[in-house]
Amino acid sequence: MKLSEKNQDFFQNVYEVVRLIPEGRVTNYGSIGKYLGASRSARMVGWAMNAAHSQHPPVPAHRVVNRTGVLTGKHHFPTPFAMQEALEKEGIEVVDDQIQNFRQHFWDPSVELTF
DNA sequence: TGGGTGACCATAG
DNA sequence: ACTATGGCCACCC
Repeated sequence: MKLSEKNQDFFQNVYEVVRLIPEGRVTNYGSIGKYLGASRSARMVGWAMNAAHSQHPPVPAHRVVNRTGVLTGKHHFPTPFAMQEALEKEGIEVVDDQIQNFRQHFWDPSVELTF
């Protein structure tokens, strides 16, 4: 009934894409935004992720980092190292909030989800 | 009503 | 190679 409904749809879309990220893989905000539509800037994705913790079912937000492979969103997790621990648990090496071999683990929805 | 901010990215100097 | 700036659009005060 409102514009916010469309926005909510966009938010849900973001969460859905994030849930599609395979274990041991990561992606960045820009790629998600690009996959959903170039008109959506990466900031919107980040803003959507801001509420990811209260979504049902939960969103694997730890698999989303910025384009340089830095865990920019770790401060938004319940505990400071929750994000890093979750990534390491999936076999991703993280040193000083930086994902090692980022390119190797990178997962681009607009490429992997080609249709 | 308007302006500042944000889990960002791309381009230019 | 690094730094600075603009752009993107929704949200909050």
